[in-house]
Amino acid sequence: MKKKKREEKKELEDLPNVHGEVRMRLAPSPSGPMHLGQSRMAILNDEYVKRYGGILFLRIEDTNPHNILPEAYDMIPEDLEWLGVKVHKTIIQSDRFEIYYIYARKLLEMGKAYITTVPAEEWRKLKNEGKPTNDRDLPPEEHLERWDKMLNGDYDDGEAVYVVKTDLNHPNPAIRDWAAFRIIKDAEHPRVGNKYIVYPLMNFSVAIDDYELRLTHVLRGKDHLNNTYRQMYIYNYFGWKKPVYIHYGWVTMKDTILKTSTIKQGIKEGRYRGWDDPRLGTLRALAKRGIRPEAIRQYWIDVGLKSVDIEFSWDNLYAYNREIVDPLAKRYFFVWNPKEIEIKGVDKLVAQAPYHPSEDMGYRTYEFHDPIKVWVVDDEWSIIPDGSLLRLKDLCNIVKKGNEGEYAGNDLSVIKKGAKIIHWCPHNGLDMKIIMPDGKIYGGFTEPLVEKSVGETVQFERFGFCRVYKENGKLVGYFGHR
RNA sequence: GCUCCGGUAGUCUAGUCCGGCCAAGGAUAUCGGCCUUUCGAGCCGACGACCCGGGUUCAAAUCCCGGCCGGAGCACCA
Repeated sequence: MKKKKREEKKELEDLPNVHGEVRMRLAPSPSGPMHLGQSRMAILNDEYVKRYGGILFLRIEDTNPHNILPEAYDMIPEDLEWLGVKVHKTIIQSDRFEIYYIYARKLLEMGKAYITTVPAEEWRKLKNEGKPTNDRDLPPEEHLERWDKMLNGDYDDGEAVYVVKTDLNHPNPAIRDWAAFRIIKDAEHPRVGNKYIVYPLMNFSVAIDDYELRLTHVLRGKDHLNNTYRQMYIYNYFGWKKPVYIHYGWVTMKDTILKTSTIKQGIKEGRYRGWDDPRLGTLRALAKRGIRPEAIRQYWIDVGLKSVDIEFSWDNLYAYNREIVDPLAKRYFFVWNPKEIEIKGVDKLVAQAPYHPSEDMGYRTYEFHDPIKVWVVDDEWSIIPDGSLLRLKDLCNIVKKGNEGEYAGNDLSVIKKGAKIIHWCPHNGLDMKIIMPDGKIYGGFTEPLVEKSVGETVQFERFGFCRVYKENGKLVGYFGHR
């Protein structure tokens, strides 16, 4: 009840200029699976398309063959599905080269673009000085001829580049004439092979596709602001109606590993267990740790799309996740750094522990017969003074005597009198290790019944929420958060 | 250097467009209390912010000017 109230309260602001349905897009490049940072644009777009109705396109931007992880073509849709993002239509830019070429030719005919054979470095230098290259203002026929030569493969990598004219005196040097097509002969594209040698650059293909898809609204990071300005030249030259652009702020994620090149390298070198290594900021890693997509969604809704730069807060994300997971997670005991103790003075004990303190999930029951041995956490046990009365939660009270506990009844009122409560694990408990987000590993024992919760997120009492797996026949937990 | 964007508590956010109801609301974190056979959840309380300086005004977080600080872009990456 309470939760609902808050979730309803925090909503995204309305999108400006909505007339009927909206058409929006997600435009990831297939360099790896999706990470937390990218989930923001996916969620926000999805939220708006669901709110107003319309179409959400997934446009895979694979126009740089040097930076493609072939598996990512499948991983991205999987990640989106996990996130609960409803994609209506998927397009892949490498299917659309012919479309880009058509517009490229038109622009040349209009005299709004040129092909320069001036080396990159010199071209850049001239641009910064606001000067044209010696071939910029050649007649369109000449440039069309060069274009055909580019397509025919008459130039080698770097020998010619297709540039969109803007304004060489634009006060912002980032906006002046920008490259739109380059020649790549030295790489094979994972989808189209060697079919093309002239590759569009991001600003060109994006502008064309945004128009072709008749987008109404484009959400993108503030880092794309200058790209938006650049793309506007294309829209203006062709007289196209522009979508509404919204640039949201930069998110810094301290201590979070997101860079695909770093991850790829780490996996290769065996430092990471894979794309879902719990130390990573990929969605796969979060899923592994039992972070729910709804928590991620709520987090980004909470943040909204302001243009302020923000710092990502794991605490806030965990809080949303805890809210979702707490009422669902079964409770178990996990004893790390285990120490064996024997309970004396009783020959039969029955532990009946509820799976959940408030939800009705039933009980787990363990029966013990003399000799009764259990595992406790050594660092907890060792700081308890000899002779103290303490309680083994849901089992019994004992008085500590060295490495043994003298049975002291089952009267709960001792807690009120200040007896410390510790948790334990049956002596026939199962080996388990828990992997923390920083890579640390806790080894110990857990209750045999945890096997029934493989695949679920559970709470190890006084330890935290973990998702449980079975790897090579052994229980492994991935720590989510406290 | 040039161009652009932005600055509300530790973090995120509401309010800023259309100045007063904001001596600034919510979440999270932290601390304390209650409750509880978990150091979880719940309940109660505390802590804590309008970048600075001028100006306009009866009145400014909100409008204007200047400064300071932070960020982004200036790739034949996306």
